[in-house]
Amino acid sequence: MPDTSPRRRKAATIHDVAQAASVSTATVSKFINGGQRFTREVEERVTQAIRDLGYRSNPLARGMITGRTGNVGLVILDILNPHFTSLVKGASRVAMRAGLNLLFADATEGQTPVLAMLQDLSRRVDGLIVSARLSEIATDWLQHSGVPTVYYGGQQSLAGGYGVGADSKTAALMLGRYLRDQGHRRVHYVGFSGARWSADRWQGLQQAFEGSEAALTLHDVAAPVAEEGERVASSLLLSAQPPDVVVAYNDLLALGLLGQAQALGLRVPEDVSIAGFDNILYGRYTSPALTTVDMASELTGEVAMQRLIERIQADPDTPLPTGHETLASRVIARGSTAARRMA
Amino acid sequence: MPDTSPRRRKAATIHDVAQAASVSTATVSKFINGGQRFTREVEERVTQAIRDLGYRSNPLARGMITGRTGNVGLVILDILNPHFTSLVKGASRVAMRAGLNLLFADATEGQTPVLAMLQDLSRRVDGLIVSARLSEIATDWLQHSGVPTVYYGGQQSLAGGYGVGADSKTAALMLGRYLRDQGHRRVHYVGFSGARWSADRWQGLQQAFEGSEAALTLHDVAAPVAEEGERVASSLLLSAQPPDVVVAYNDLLALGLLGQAQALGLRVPEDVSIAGFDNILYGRYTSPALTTVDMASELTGEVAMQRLIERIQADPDTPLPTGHETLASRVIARGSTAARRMA
DNA sequence: TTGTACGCGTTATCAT
DNA sequence: ATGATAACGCGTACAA
Repeated sequence: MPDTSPRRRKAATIHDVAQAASVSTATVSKFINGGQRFTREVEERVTQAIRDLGYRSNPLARGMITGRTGNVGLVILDILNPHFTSLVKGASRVAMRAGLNLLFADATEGQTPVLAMLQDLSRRVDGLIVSARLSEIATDWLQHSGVPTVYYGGQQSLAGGYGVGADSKTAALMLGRYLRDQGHRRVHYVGFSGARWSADRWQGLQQAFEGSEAALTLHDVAAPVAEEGERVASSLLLSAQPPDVVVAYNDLLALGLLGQAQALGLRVPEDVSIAGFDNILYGRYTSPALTTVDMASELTGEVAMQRLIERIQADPDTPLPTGHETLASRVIARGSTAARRMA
Repeated sequence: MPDTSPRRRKAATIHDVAQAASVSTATVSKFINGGQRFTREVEERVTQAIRDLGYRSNPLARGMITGRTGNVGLVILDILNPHFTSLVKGASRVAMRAGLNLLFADATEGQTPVLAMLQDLSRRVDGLIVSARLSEIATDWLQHSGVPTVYYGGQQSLAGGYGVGADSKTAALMLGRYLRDQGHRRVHYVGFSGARWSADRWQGLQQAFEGSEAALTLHDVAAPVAEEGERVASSLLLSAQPPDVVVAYNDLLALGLLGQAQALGLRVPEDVSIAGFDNILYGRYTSPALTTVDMASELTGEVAMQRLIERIQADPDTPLPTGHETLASRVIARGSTAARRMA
């Protein structure tokens, strides 16, 4: 079947419109950008010409002179993780409402060094939303470049930067208290040291059990994904001193742990309780459903984008706010955790 | 804490480089674009100047003259659906490898009419990957505009377009045969008429059960999401003639059905079998795990992006291939479906 | 091998 | 109220 589709037609330019309406390009430009009003006569002719020619201004040409691309960049660590997916959703919604396009980059593929990716991206966008988990050379360059940037995740504010996200230590503290009240005493935490705030969650847990007789044990995995949860499950669950609750760095790990625990013949939560962080949608559909902590994934994306837009539109002479905006998290208690007899 | 970060510095231009290296801008341009070779002397000076000034060419200015933006657009219906998330992952990987940036748009937010979104997007990209599920006015405009486009999903080739994806009817036929062999006789299909190929899946199911005594029933939901699965579960499962297997249009619906079935006190698969389409990751972590059909989500994204790149780079004088590229699907049999006694 | 000069489509400045 | 024209930063004929 031969191709009959038209080649990309060279779009009408502002010049074409001006000519068709018998006015100057300046007039058309001003009319479009809404600065001024004109004679009824002129307005009608221009409107007509624009409609006839299907004119839309060239974003590149416009960007060259205005210095605005109309794009914002969003760098995600792993789009397959529902936590980040939700973040994208929130950010996307706000961007769209503001008439901004979303330039999406998945940093999972270590192909390109992140720094090079950021440098490339930064020329194509008005601002950037990136993970607070980026390498220091990357964040340093971002600061130095002066590109409007908002960080999501980790709550320690980078010098001169602005961050948005739920607080990991608080979240872990709340989860820890809940588990402590349930009578858990042998607590294992499966951390992911690749994320700085895994340590915060570990601290929060420890703090929650302070003064109790609980024994806390720390593990570490290579990646915050379900497969890793499955991989470490047996060594963790079948040890001499098995945990009565396993807290995972995130829900994906918890999902893997839960599945493998059951595959190993353990009953959840009777034999072992399991909990995670992020409140991903799919934690509701396991049985038992997964206890987790909602980390405001989607809201993080929304707020980050709002703040970025504010920074982009900010008066160049007034200083930009610095620091971290902490969003509320909350424990979602479900069936994967249950009370223990007090020993 | 006051802001100490630098304002966005005006990046070095090719002019600055030329001046610093005591050559002309043309020399720098040719050097960068690799067309020619120069005197050792000149090459060194230029390289040095580029390094010193941290020069990177302005994509907008370059785009104006080359007609290439270096961006590709990807329009997704609902990024929260893991099927589409995987597609994005695949497309993103290929784009990144090709040095292209991904302009992502979530069409869920019906805020902007899709057509306007496409028109806007099309000026910012070299090509577009969109759902075959778009409205006709949208696809018509795309054809007419001549923007290189690849469709994902539905297998009916749009006139003059190019599509990529697994075949729904074949997939449903395979699943249907598997279920028929298991002895299922009261088959309910929970469709989503919003997607054209939901009908294909229904047809495939029907074909699989042709000549059997099975009774097939068709349902419809308003959206292909888990909540809808939960919503319709009771009326479907507690009817006078309850199904012995429920096939859902996709895994999200199946997940909702599965969860609600169990909440209603039904045992899966003993009382009712449940299956879906897409093979989303989280179907593995329910119990029982979800039977599904792998629809090559990630591969769809990869191939679609490859084909788009080919179309973008194609010689303007040779006709572009038209039609549909069908990817292999396969049944993933898991615990949510089990054999029935032959009646 | 290297440089000059024009044009890409737009907005902004300055006249009129 | 409207128009002429200079940027914006780059690639590329064409000239040298």
